[in-house]
Amino acid sequence: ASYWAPLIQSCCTARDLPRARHIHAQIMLSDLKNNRMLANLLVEMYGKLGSPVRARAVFDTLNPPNIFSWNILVAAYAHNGHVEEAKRVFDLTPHKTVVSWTTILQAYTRHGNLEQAKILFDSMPDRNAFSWTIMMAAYSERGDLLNSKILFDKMPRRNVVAWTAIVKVYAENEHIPEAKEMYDTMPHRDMVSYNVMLSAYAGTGNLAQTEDLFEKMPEYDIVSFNTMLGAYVHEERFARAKSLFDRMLYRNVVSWNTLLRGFVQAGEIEQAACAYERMPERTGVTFTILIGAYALLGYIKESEKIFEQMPYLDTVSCNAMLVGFAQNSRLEQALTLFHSTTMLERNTASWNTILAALASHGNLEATRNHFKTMPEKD
RNA sequence: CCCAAGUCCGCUGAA
Repeated sequence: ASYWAPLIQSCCTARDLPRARHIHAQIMLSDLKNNRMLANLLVEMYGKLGSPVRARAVFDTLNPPNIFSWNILVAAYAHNGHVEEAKRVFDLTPHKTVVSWTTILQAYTRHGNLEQAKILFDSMPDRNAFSWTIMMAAYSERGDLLNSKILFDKMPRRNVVAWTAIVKVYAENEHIPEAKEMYDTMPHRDMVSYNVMLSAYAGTGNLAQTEDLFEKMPEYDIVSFNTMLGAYVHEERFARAKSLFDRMLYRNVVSWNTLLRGFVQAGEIEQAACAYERMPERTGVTFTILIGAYALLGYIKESEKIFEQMPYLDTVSCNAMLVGFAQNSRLEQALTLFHSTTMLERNTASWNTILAALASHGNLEATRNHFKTMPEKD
């Protein structure tokens, strides 16, 4: 089991579904095929890799599933946006723990509505630090600083995560002085807290202040450097960004994406293309940046080429492609992509993009029809 | 021994 576990985890980080299935098959051939812990890991793995059906199939082989199995299955459905199904499984879960409750709470805050989450939160038999922090973050995301702070004040035993969350809450609602005050007040800080405060400053555009904090930080990790790199890019200090990137001892795909973004913003499209080729790893973000960059310059063919190179499609990249088509007067292609099965999901941004494209094309009737069919409007 | 919370990069729209 200790041999297989890390292999399963690595599939999750690499987003490698084929290898995941291969490992799964290998386990089934071994004498560990009835090992429940490994099965739980497989359920988790399939959930994270976007395959709740396979997650469910593994779950169904368990006799009996334990509480971990149930919780993992709920998370698997929630992670893929199947909140209803997650709730169904949650309701069937015997001997629910506080983890079961926080998992479904998270499902609601992420995909459902906050009202339902609040009802759930209030009716939970137990609440721990996780539950409180999830609710705080949910309010903050909606811009409800007040309720977020009320929860923080009511929270019984605030840990470093809760303190960091409240710093972030103030920061994302543009209350930087209050964020700093909380940061200074918190009884104990860790790597994440430093990075949150750094990111708060980076978002203000005050480079001097950001650099000052960066220099005073007791320790650094790759996120700290990426944040600083992003601050330079954001402020269009491309030379500094490039020089920091070159000096970084460790880089990950976020560092590369940030650099790529820097080249694009600087108008250095060939440098961007060069970085794209040299990157050791790419994510959906990578493709989205380049698709948008080429489209904006009118190189829609290049955008399409990049789009076709994507190993798996995500909604945001598809949206970028939609925008690209729209920008380049290719309404037909935008509509084709939008309605095609290659686009697995459509979010509000997808619908809005098409709506705007139709409207600017002057097609009032089609715009109206599209508007009427939109599942949700903002 | 396996499950849930806070940090860095991407899409539409508002400013």
